Order: sequence, then C-alpha cells, then structure tokens
Amino acid sequence: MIETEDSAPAPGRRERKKRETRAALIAAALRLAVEKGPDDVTVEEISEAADVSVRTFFNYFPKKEHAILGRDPEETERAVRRVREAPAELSPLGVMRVVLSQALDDLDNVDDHESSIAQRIGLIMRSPALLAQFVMLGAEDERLLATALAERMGVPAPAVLPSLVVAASTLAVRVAMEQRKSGSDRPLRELVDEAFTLLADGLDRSYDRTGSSAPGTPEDSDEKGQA
Amino acid sequence: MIETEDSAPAPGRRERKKRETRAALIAAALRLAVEKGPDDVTVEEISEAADVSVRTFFNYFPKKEHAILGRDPEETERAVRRVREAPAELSPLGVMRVVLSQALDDLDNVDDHESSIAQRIGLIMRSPALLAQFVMLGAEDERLLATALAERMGVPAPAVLPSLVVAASTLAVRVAMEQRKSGSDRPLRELVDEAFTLLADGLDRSYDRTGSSAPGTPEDSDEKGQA
DNA sequence: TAACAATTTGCACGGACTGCAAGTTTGAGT
DNA sequence: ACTCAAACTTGCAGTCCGTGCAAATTGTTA
Repeated sequence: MIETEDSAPAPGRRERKKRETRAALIAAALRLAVEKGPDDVTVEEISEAADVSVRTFFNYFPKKEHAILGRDPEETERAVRRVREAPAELSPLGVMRVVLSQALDDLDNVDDHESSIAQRIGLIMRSPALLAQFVMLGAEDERLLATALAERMGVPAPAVLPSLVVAASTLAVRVAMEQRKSGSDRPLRELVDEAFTLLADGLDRSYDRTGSSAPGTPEDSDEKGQA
Repeated sequence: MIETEDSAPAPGRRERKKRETRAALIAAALRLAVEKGPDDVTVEEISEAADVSVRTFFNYFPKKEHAILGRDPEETERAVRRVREAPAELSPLGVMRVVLSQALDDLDNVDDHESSIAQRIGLIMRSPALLAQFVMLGAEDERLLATALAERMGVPAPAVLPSLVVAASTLAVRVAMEQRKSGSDRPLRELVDEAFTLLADGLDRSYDRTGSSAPGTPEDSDEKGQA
C-alpha cells in the first residue's frame, strides 16, 4: 500500500476489468453514434456491443451522452495542473492560451487509430443533446480552472476577471470550431489564435475606434481589421 | 388577409385560445418548478394545472424545460432589430453592450407580478437540464445576432469577429449572473459592466505588466511551443 | 477455502416523448 | 342555419431513458 492510488497503484484484476469495460462502452458508444447518429443509438445497443447489461451501463455513466463523449477526467486535472505550473510571467489569458493549446495537442495525440476527436466534434455539432452535455461538462471544468487561475493571480476565487478569462478562452475554442463547421478552410489553430488575439487586445480595438465605451484609454488606432 | 399576421392581425377565437393555453402552461410550469424544484415537476402536473391533456402539452412544447423557460421568441426578434438599428458610430461590442442592457431592462419590466425572471434565473442555476436547454436556446439567438452584426459590419456572416463579439457579450452577462450566484452583493448591472469593459479593453490589458502579449506588440511571441 | 466487499444483472417502475387515429372546435362558404 | 374542411385536443400504445432494490457473480483477503 505504498501507491498513491492514482496512476497505477496495484491494478488488480478487478480494477483492470473495470477500465476495460468502461473503455469498451465508450468505444462502442462512439462507433454506434457515428454510424447511426447520436440520437438514434439506444443504450441497449451500446451495452449489447460492449457485452454488458443495460443496467451496468448506467453503473458507469449517468447519461447516455456521457458515454459517447467519453471524457477522461484526467484531462481536466492535467489542465488545472498546467495552470498552476505555468510560467509566472504569463498573463492570465496568456496562461489559458497555452494551456488550451496544449490540451488540443493532447487530443490530437491520444488519437488512437482514427480521429476520434474529430468524430466527436462532428457528433457534438449534430446533436443538441450532446452539445448540451458537452457544455455542461465544460462548465464544471471552467469552475475548476477559474479557481486555479484566481489562486494564481492571488485574488479571491469568485472574482470577475479570472472567471471571465477562463470562460472567454473556452469561448475562443468554441467559436473557432463553429467557424470550421461553417465551412472555413483555415486550420483550427489559426482560428483559435485569431480569437485569442482579439480577446487579448480588446474586442473594441479590433474595430476602428469610432467610440464605444472604453473608459480607460481607448486611444489607439490599430489594424487587425480582419473580420 | 390585410393583417401582417404578426402583432394582432385578427386574433380570432382560435388564435386567442392558443395564446391563453400557452400562457397557462408556461405559468403553471414556472410556478410548479419553483415550488417543487425543476426536476421534480412532471409534465402531467403541469398539464393538469393548465387543464389540458399531457399530449396537448407536447403539442406546445418539445421538451418540458421549454415550458419552464417559457421564452418569448419576440425577445430575440427585438434584439436583432435593435442591432440593425443601432447608431452607426457604435463599435460591434458597443452595440451588443447596449442591446443586452436594453434586453435586461425589458425583462425587469415585463415582470408581471413577481420577479418571474429572477425566479427563472434561480431555477436555471439549480437544474442541469434547464441550464442545458437555456444554453441551447441561447445558441440559436447567438447565431441570429451574429448574422445581424456581421451584416452591420459589412463582413461575411461566418467571420470570427462578429461571432466572437456576440458570444463574448452573452458571456459577460452569464459570468455576471454566476458572480451574483456566488454571493457577490454588487448589482448585476455593475458586474455586467465590468465584464464588458474588460472585454472591450482587452483581457490582457486589465492585468498590469508582467509581460504577456504586450499591447504595442500584438504579435504573440511564443506559445505554440509544442504545437 | 471461508467470509467479505465490489460488481453485475434482472425486474419493476416512473416519467419523457412520439405516431396514430379518433373526437371537437372554429372559420368559411353558401 | 347548414356543411365542410382545416386546426386542435385527446387517448392509447409503444419506445427509450434512468433508478431503486435485491439476488447472483466474481474478485479480494485472511
């Protein structure tokens, strides 16, 4: 019992089988969702494919959508850790920019055989229920990240800036994904980058001044015109 | 058929009863949701209270949550119109700032007897399912607003800036609401305003030096480290 | 191996939602 | 007023999601 119980303590057959079952369910769920459409897959089919009872399915996931999304809680932990360990010189938004970029990299790699991420993104966009779940799961992550960021900034957790920065960051990714869905050929990274830059420099500055409501020093005519 | 079929053409008994039924369902749904909790109200109870069959309930709303949220599609139309008619000097974000502010005013007024909006906000925060639906409905609005804003800016609809500005604006409101939920005493308007200002000036600028994305140098230096 | 704990599974329900085929009601024409 | 058709409402049957419970399995340990 010297293990931390975290990464690979003393697996034991039991633990191993659980992981296997979970993986099997996620795999089956994704495959079937892609084949028949997210809303037309039944829990029964998924369970069948993973060779477990329907009841067992629900011992693993609270909602059908969770299995399809198959998110690994470790991803979030990693992101939070990265926020904590990020170079001290980085601004809050800078931190999020780096962390989210790394997260995207991770996803690209974990990519087992096929582009399971790409598939999931496609699915998410197609199914309202999935999108909803996706957002929900994301909300929890945002909370954790915001707390970590607030800590890092030395301000009370429930402050506007950290929450806003985190939310805006995930927003950058979301908007970028939507752009691609809308037919943009530009690589996802480029779109994400553009969004981050706009957020960093100020959404008003990207548009020529012409006044708006910048209290501080709105004086600054810059380019960035691209819309 | 001289009427526009919009506001009050030639109501007719039929149309009138439909509106009444709809209103009754929404009212019953909200009341019961507040009383017993959003997830513990059954469609049967709601229908019962509005004195219609369960089947009829589903002729009016696709999901139980829709009745509880009881959103008026006219709200969105009004917002879109306001975006189109907003003073030409306003920056994109400035437009959204004004429009959302007006929308909040509207909600405060429509406030029939009690604070139905406040109640709904409370409910939304309590129920995952409701929050999900809320986000979903909001997504559609965002699409419409983004299109209107893009038009106004004279850029192709699927551009990053308009989408980002719209999404960021609703984000400002969302974050403000969450802040209040987290115990902040500051008035909602003040929180919304702070968020908008941060977005307008740039999320990086709000944080003082310590480097990041230097204001004068929009060119991000590193990041992408392990892209 | 015996006793114990974690899992799996079947079963029975409750509740959301849908398609279908009657009833009812309303708006119009004649 | 009388008739018709479109618009609505309703009941019914049926599918699927998700949950509590208790019995049956299986892994873990002394």
